[in-house]
Order: sequence, then structure tokens, then C-alpha cells
Amino acid sequence: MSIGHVLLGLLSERPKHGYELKKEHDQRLPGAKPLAYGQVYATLQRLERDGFTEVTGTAQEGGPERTVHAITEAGRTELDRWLAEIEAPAPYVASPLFARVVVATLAGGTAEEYLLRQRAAHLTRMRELTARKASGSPAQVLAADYALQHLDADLRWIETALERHTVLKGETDA
Amino acid sequence: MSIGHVLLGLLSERPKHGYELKKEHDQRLPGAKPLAYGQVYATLQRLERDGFTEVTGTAQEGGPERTVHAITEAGRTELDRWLAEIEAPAPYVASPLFARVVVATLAGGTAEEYLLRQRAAHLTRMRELTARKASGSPAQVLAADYALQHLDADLRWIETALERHTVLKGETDA
DNA sequence: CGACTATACATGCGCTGTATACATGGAGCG
DNA sequence: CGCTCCATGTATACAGCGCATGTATAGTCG
Repeated sequence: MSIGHVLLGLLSERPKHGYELKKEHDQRLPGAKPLAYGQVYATLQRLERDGFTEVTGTAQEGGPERTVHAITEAGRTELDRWLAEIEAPAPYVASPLFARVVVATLAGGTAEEYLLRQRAAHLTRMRELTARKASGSPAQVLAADYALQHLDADLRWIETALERHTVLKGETDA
Repeated sequence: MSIGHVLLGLLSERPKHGYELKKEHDQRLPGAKPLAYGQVYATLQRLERDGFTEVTGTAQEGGPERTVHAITEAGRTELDRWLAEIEAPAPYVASPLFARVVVATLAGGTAEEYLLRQRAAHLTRMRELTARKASGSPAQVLAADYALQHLDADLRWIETALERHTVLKGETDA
């Protein structure tokens, strides 16, 4: 329920309506995938259903009607609980790269060619992100750093996989 | 449709039934989250609906009835298309760590404490994975490498975030 | 009328949990 | 020894929830 928790966090400042939450989410988490409106309202419904938020009324000041949502006591408790948690560090290895290498090896053995193409795309993207870092807000720089570190991790893994993929291929045949 | 493509890859060897696909998936992608049976059959239905697989009959040899699925010509085409693709390298920065830091900063400013706890958990998990590497199959070693590289990327980012989180906090207030 | 603000709804996929059905093998018992 | 019974393994189906996308609707402002 990660999206719900982010919305709870935004609501912990003050009551807000759905449209505002989407805008703030995209602003506070620059670089993240923009929230779709449909998702915001669906998530707000769930939060209300679970008692974490409540509708405190509708406001209409020079525009369409706005449904104002506020965090409840239970919501604050849930938010604190979530913040006290940590992410389970890679409990499973869900890697799209690894999956594609395995499937490519199964289906025809072109994993090496795939890895080389992927590496080139990664390098291009890293140059883009590095350029963007120079002209971003602190939050944008932090977000770009996160992406860059993980793209670099992919690159290191790709190098390893290129060295070992013949071994993996042998494994698949067995 | 990533799961569907993996199933197509497994079916490209020979026709198989659902139960077998689940077992092979978990074996070929060690460390990955085991596929739930319900997901396998639901995905097979979608593949059949889209013309990528077809039911080639039922077999019953000393056990319950088995529905055998085979890849079609369209399925092979789709599989080749997917294998010719590359992953979009981090088009968005969807980071649970970053989201939690931002929300923590919003809700009370305990991001630093969170980052320290997360770092400790990461280090523990990396020791586990490193130990597991010593006694694994080549595929398991590759999977563990992937996780280790990305946990290390998280660690580097955590260090950066710890240095800069006061800056981010100022940003949030503005 | 077009652009922006604001919400609602339908749909599809991922994922979990549960129910069902059949077969095999072993424990316990007369 | 032969029988029931039950646990286990094999195999599928279905209900339900959350995430995500796309589309429709409706009001307001310039």
C-alpha cells in the first residue's frame, strides 16, 4: 500500500483534495512516475474504507466542487507504523534483466547480443541523468543519484553476466 | 506482460501443463519470487485468449487430468519480439527508499534514523547473499550477484542521502 | 469555445488465498 | 493380511484486492 502511505504523508500536513494530492506527489517526488488521477481517487477510497482518512466536506471556491480529505487518528498511527518499518532488502531477486537473459537462453541463445544492446541503452540513459543532475533541485539530484547508482549496478551485473553466460547456457541444457 | 513472456519462453521448448510451468519457472529463476499457481493459470488463459498459446489436449498418466498448453506461431513471433526489446533503463525513479525519506521528512523529520536502520538491514542481507553465493548453482550465483549489486547501489545512495538530507528538509519547508 | 480543474468509472493485469478433485502411500486395526 | 483412513502430492479453478491506464463527465474561467 505504498501509494496510500505517501498520500497519508501528504495529508499529514493538512487536509487536501485529490487533484491537489496528485500535483504535490509529482512535485515532491520528482523523477517518479506521475500519479494517474484515477489511482489517486481509488487510493483515497481505500484509505477512507480502512478508516485512515475521512471526508471533511466539500469546498467550492471558483472552480469545480472539491472533496476535501483529512487524515484520521488511525491514519496517523498507520503512517507512523509505516515510517518505523524498513524495506525488506531484496527478499526476492525480481530482475527483468535476469529474466530476459534466462528466457533468451531458453529460446535461442542470443543473451549476449541482448546484454550488449541493454548496456548501450543504460550508458545513454546515464549520460542523460548526469546532465540533468546539473540543473535540478536537491530532491531531483537525489532522485537522479538513486537511478544512476542502480543503472551502474545493472552495468556491473551485465559485465558479470557476459563473462558467465556460457556457463548459464550449459546449466540450461542440463 | 512479463510473466506471460517467461511462460512463452518455457513453452518454446515443448508443450507443458500449468503445474509444470510453475515448477520450472521457480527452478530456472532461482531466487525470484515463486510463481503462485493461480497466477500461472490466469496468465495461461490470457495467452490463449491472445492467440499466443493453445490447448493441445489433456493427458492423464497416473494422476489428475493435465491440460497441455503449446506455443503457437503467433506466440513465437511475440516471444521473438519481446526478446529483441530492451528494458527501458529507469524511465522513472520509482524508489521505495526515496519515497520513505520524503514522507518521513514531511511527517516528522526522522529520515536520518530511518536511513541508518535501513543501512543496517541491507548490510545483513548482503552478508546472507554473499554466503549463499558460495554454495549455489551458476544461475543462483548470477541472481545473487544482481541483488548484491543493487543492495550496494542502495547503500551508496543512502550515504549520499545522509549527507544531503538536511538540504532536502529545507527544500520541503519551502 | 477551448483550456484547466476535479472527479468517477470501466477495464486489465499482478498477486494471494481458498476450494476442489484425483491419485498415491503409509499408519493403524480387526 | 487386507481394509479403511488420512496425509501428501499433483493439478486446476475461482473469488477478491490492489495497482495502473484510459476514458468519460462536468463545471469554471478567459
